[in-house]
Amino acid sequence: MVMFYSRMATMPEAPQPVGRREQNKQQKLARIMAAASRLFDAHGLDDVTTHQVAAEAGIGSGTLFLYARNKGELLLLVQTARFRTAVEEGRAASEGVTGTMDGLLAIVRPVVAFNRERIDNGRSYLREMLFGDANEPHHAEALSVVAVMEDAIATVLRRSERIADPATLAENISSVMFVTLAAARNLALDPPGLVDEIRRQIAVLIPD
Amino acid sequence: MVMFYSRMATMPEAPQPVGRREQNKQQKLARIMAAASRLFDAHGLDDVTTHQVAAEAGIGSGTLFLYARNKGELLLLVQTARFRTAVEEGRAASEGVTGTMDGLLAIVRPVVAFNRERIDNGRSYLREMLFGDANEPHHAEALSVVAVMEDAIATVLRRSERIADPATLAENISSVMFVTLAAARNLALDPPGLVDEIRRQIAVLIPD
DNA sequence: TCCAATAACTGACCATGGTCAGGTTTTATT
DNA sequence: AATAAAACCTGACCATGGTCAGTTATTGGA
Repeated sequence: MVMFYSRMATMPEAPQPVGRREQNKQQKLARIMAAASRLFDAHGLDDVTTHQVAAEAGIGSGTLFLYARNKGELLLLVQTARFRTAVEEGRAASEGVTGTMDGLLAIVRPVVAFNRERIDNGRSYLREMLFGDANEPHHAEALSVVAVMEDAIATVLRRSERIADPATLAENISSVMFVTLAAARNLALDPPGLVDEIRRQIAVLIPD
Repeated sequence: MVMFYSRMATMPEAPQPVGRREQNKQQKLARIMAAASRLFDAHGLDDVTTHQVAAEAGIGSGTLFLYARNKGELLLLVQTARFRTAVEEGRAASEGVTGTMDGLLAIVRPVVAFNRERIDNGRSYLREMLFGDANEPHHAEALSVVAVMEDAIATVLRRSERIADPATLAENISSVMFVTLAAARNLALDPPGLVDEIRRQIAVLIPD
């Protein structure tokens, strides 16, 4: 009873055609993201079990895998929002700066900072982007942010009329960033050191 | 008994200061490599268990991990010999060819061919090189082959006096190769297609 | 309001990579 | 040859990521 009224009453809270089912799913997803974020940040991907994440999110251990097909996808789910923020921050900063290299570094800096918030999680994130399953949704979303980053880089490159193919060169610079951040040889570098290393690599690619 | 004679008798077979212990270890290593090679080639890394490899090598399952600290190291152990052969083949071919791009592609082609013998194992190999433990011996050896490859690339680049920093540009090209071979977006490309893709990327880096 | 049909959830269970306490073989010394 | 020390090997065992048959919740229709 009062079914009708209660439906009417809940409607305003959810303007879209959102039933109980959809609501529950969204809440669960939110709890999963919060739990995974907190635990990964606190202890690192490798020291957190999927069962722990499920427990902290208040769901069954199997349910977790309905929201992320595997542990790597879970990391992508959690980190891509921050990656997007970093890219957006870089893109904005690059607009307020003249000079090709300075524009590029404005983009590089926040991305490096994001990736090194926790070096282990950052490298795992790169690993999942490069080697994860491209058919999974969170992987696809991460790649779409990479595309945005490459667009921002290309936009900076287009300011110089001496660069023949900005889009391809942007892919190139993106590759250099990936490998530099992933490479074991750079494990000991701090963010400024990494930015310097990336600068050194791309200095050879752009006219001065 | 006859201990003394049997020692004398086995000495000629092993000219170096090689005791029983060292001999046993070398034989075991050889059996492990043969077993892992065969199984990985036949079924792919993911469909072969470490226990299967140990069984086929005729050793206990724990013994395997005295020769390779984990499954990734085992793959590196097995594949790096082939990688080295590919790089050497490319280096040699690049010497018999004029033109910067042609010289580079002479190196790229056998490396791509090696990496795509089995696409799953090839990508796993790249993954281990980028994200494996740099303190492990097989990982270090793989990286040393990368260094040889970059040297060969730099040697080709040095033929053109218009290239300012061949060594750095070689690192660059190496990064592009890594990412192009790893990227999910290129999964469907066959070796010639991959070489074309790499050519497209590096065309932007070298003077024509 | 009731009833299928469907979607979502659950946790016992499994396969596998990796560990380690205990056992065996080799070496060095006498 | 005997012994102790060192190196090496072994497989039972463990932790964990991931699966799936069975259960519960939601929805739409009558």
